[in-house]
Amino acid sequence: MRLKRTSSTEIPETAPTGVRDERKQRTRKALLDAALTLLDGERSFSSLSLREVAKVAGVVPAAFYRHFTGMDELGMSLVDDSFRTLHDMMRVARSAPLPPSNLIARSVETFLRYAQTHRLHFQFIAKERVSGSSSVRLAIRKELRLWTSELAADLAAFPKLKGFNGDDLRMMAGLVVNAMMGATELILDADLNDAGEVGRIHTLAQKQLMLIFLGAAQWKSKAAK
Amino acid sequence: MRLKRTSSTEIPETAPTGVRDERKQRTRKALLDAALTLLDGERSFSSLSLREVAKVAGVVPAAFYRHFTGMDELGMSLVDDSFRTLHDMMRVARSAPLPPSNLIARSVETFLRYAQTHRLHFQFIAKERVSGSSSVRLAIRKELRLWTSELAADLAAFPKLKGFNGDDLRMMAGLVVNAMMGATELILDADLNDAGEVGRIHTLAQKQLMLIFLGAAQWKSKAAK
DNA sequence: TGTTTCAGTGAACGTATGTCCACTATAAAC
DNA sequence: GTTTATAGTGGACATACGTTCACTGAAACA
Repeated sequence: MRLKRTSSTEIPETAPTGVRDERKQRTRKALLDAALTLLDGERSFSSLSLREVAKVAGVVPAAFYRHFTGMDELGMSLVDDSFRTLHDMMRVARSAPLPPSNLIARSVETFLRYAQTHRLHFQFIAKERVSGSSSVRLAIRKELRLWTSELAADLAAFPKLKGFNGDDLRMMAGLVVNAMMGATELILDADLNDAGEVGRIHTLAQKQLMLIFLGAAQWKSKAAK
Repeated sequence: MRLKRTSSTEIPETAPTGVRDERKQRTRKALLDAALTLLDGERSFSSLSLREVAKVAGVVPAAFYRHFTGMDELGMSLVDDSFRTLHDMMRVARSAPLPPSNLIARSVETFLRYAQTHRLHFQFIAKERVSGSSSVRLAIRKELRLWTSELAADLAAFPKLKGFNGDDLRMMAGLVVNAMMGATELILDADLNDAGEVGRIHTLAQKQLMLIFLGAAQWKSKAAK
């Protein structure tokens, strides 16, 4: 759906997507960025108008329709992009060694720092998870459920969690996800220059995860089925 | 701020608030209810218009201003009402005996059932906590922080949690609040007639709280200060 | 009783919205 | 070099919005 140039025989050497497509993708990104920017601070996605998104993107309202059928479709694209950001983080995290010592503290650190760097995407997820239009909200919930399952699979590798069945792993993963989303919301609202506040949020999240893992170590699954 | 009738000497026997005030309070409530109703399902508060709230309330737009200076003030009233609902629940819960056996399961049961009954208020809190206008969002956060502190105070009474200092109690209470808010969001989205789904959410929340308490029983506060 | 107060009305305003259309300019295809 | 496809323009439209204002009718008051 993206690189369908080069109709038949020849393979272009340097510009696989043509000047035209490149320009198109650029204003498409401008529209997405405009929405994310407007979303920062007070606003919620459902309160954004097509016109103001177009204006911030530096484009006339009618041009919007060359890229999306409406705000809802743009919202779905933001869901895709935001979760790509999140999955990229997870992929990097999984490929890194990360010694067991201080594993929790380091993971929290990594996650929250990433959330700060990709503030707009994480803010979009946090906000629209609960408040957005049906399609956007459901898409986010689906992705979040998926992420929870992946996390559950990661948790299964821990020796201490041997007694857990699938349901209980997901239960625990949900607890972790909730705690991390809560910390993310705090971080997103925090004054980024206030190192003390940021540090306190990090410590809080670390303690919460430790408590969860402490509880998990004591947990006995009731039944395998 | 409510029953300031009966100007000087006489005490009216049957109508303490006059016919007029009663009517006024009725349309005020109609406006609040209209907003809550519109908020159910897709919409977010910031996407509601003054005009449609007035229309659903069965009143002309201009009449809105007899009760609120604008949508923001109405939003603040909704915050007040919603948290009054929540505090009422907590007051009832605290005054009830609730034997230690199955305490967690019973508490979860009570809470989620209450959330279902007062669905619109809980939905408002859950949504606008993260997405609303600055004033509304901050008011909700403040109330939620207060509620977390109250819960922390309640937790301090448990014998198993003797080793906890104030910060750690709030940390644990935050975990509990996050878990319960998460379960609330699931309940609010669930098909209320699907007993299986509702039951699964209850079980999930119960397990999560149990795991938190299990972890707490192992917790050792690092320092009192 | 006559007078005052005020919640709710109906119409008007200027502005912002979503959507459509004929158009222009230019890269791509022939 | 000519033709075709299309991203972006500019203007128009019907509709919805927040806010204002003079008004009405009935409850409250004296």
